[in-house]
Amino acid sequence: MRRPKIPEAAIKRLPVYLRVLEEMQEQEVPIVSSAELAERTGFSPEQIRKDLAYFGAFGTRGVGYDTALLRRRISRILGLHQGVKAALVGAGHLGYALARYSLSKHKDVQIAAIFDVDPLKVGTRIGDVVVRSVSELEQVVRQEGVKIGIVAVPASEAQRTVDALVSAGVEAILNFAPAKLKVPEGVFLQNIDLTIELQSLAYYTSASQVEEDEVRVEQP
Amino acid sequence: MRRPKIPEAAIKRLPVYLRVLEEMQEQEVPIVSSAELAERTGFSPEQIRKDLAYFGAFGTRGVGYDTALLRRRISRILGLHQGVKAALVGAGHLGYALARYSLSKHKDVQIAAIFDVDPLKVGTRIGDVVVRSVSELEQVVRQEGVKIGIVAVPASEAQRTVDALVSAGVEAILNFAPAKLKVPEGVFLQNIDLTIELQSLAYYTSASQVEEDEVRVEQP
DNA sequence: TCGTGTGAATATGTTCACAGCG
DNA sequence: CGCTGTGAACATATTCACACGA
Repeated sequence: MRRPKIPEAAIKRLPVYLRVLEEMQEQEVPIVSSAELAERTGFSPEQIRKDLAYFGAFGTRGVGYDTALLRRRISRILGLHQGVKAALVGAGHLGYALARYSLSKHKDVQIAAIFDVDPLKVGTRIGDVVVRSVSELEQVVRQEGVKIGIVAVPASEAQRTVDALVSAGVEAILNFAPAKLKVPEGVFLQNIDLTIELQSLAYYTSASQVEEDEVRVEQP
Repeated sequence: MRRPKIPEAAIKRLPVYLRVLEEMQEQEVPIVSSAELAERTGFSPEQIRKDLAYFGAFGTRGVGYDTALLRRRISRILGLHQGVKAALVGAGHLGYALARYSLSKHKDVQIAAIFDVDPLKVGTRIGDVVVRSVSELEQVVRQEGVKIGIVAVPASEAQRTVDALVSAGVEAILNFAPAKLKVPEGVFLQNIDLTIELQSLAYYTSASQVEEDEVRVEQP
């Protein structure tokens, strides 16, 4: 199987499958069909089959997928099978929320280090991770083998933070700062901008009256 | 101009244009070209022109766009010109971060109410908004004319929260709970799932070795 | 002449329909 | 026979290339 290039959208669905498979494994369901996964995830069965087929044929025709096996496969595809280390930069409200959230759940992506510039925050703990000074960032990230960076600093600090993470060897970055960031080839950057999400949502409400005064004239 | 259906992706770019235009207006740049917007946003000039053209022709050929005018137009398209009210449900760490973030910046999407089930949180303030009991949700949302709901509650409470918001008249929802939610036709739902974002990021690191042991055999 | 506005070409992603195999 | 795996059809989104008008 010459591996086709895999849609980014498909990668985003894998963690959803993983979550559902974990749930089903707890419920001791040994075999699962694409129809059942569709039921639980909200995606279509064809799409699920196609997503899985990108990585090989792990189902049994006429039967379905082995729950435990599929879960392990997806975990491995994502690189979660032996834990990936992430570093959080910025221990403000958002950073704090992210850290609490990630530390309590899933150990598969593990927040291994937290950094902040504020001397008052340095030395405090979030969960059982001690907040360090950003001056230690490069050394710690390199030493701990951190692969993922999470940027939760003000926009004005975002680029320098990204640069430091990249130069310390981080390969993928999740950025929450509302800024256009540059990363070198080979580093994956994902932006989540809460302002954009909120503002674009307004478009779908009745507050947005796009040229409603305009007369629509149809002529063939 | 028979209005074409507008790509969701284009709507997501509008707030970015808005941000850049505000910045340029502060810098008193009266006219802006698609090339300059491209420079500042990271999108391509053609894409920017196409996005703007969906809503009409507000540029001047050979010149560019009037900064202030374009800003007002986009603000109006999004429905932000006279402020849209949002309600936040769930004043945990994430909810708190979102509220602080939204309350400090932009008044265009305004957090008009915050709700939580925890009696210890009810009555406290975030910024100058008092946290209310969720039992008041429907009444307050309806009365205040809230159009947008923000769901930052545990997954187990998410569906009931959405149902309450919808029945109170909310038209668009931003959901942070890791759950598959149902909304009726006509209500727009946007999910942001931080676990998914983090886990899918791992795929783009060297931790993910997708069948690297597999031998690639090419035969025509 | 310059930068907008836009159909046409391309690329990316999803759904359909069915062949293939346990 | 049932459900997976997959090419082909379709839908959506981006990029190209150029006509158009201030």
